Amino acid sequence: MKASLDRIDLKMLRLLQDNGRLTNAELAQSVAVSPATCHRRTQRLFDEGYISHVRAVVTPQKVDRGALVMVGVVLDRSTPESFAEFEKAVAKLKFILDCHLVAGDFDYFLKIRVGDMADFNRIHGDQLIALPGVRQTRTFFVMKEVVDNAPLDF
Amino acid sequence: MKASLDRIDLKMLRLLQDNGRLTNAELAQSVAVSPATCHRRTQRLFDEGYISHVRAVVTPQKVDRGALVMVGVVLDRSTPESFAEFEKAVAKLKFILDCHLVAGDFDYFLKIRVGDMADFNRIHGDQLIALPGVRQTRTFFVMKEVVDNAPLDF
DNA sequence: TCAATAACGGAAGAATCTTCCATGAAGGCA
DNA sequence: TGCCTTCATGGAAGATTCTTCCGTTATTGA
Repeated sequence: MKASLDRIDLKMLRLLQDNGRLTNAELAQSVAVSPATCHRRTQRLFDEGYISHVRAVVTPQKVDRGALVMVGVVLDRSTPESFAEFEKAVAKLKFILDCHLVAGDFDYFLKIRVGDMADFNRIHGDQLIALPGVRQTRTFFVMKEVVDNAPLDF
Repeated sequence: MKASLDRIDLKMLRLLQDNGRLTNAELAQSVAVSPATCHRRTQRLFDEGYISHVRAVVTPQKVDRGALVMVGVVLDRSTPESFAEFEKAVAKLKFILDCHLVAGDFDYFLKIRVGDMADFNRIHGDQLIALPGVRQTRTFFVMKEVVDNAPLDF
């Protein structure tokens, strides 16, 4: 699965992860191949799914999404139907950045971005506890973002 | 802070968040301004920090980082020095994608990517519980990634 | 050793970037 | 109102880059 990536591919992935705006010419020079070869390799990294997409990272504070909250969720029943219904509803809530089914004291962990605490409290009452099958939630307000969405180390 | 973004800027931000590889010409056409104006506006979005960076999103499974784990951490002491020391050490561990100081039953929440469970168990024993000031950790293995790092909704 | 396959770099037309400049709109002030 | 300053816009053009074709080189396997 990943044996098809040589040193050059890996270096390209790391460089593009750090700076997705690198031009093909710059990238080619950085990994010491011709622009033509670099172009071909980059195309392959996209075509074969090594790079799923390229995203401009918007600064949350600049668009009034400066508050981060982690929420643990416990459902009423642990049936596949209950899980499916919950997940389907979660996908529609755009303020939920992460939603993961976990093993442990919670069923799901959510990572949520909103404008401020007041925003969250309203959303919590209106939309979170209203999600299908939710028995209880536990909220962890983030007081300091030490590391957020660090690049993948590989 | 954000009042200086008009409709066009917001649309550009959303388009670039969805596809950071959009050419200036394409972006210009999508928001119905000239390439020159679009170029200037894009530059401003970067210069003034609305876009912090552009990242190629690497598929974790393709580079042997298919296992996701959430970890709650409790420190021995809740002193500023203890927090600072912990955070400094965390920043050096590249497999930690998120590290957030939270209010609640834990001091910190970590989001970690590794190859598999065996990988995590080794890392947990070697590096996590060895972090300065750690009293206890609670591990939540992610069994299903429902939503991971969704784009910001604004 | 030799053939077959795959990957490479050079080259060139097409497209894009980037900047300069002139034009037109918006806001402040007498 | 009339004028001036300030600012954002689009056209234009040289420089750069992209993208693909093609001949050559390296690697693999019999």
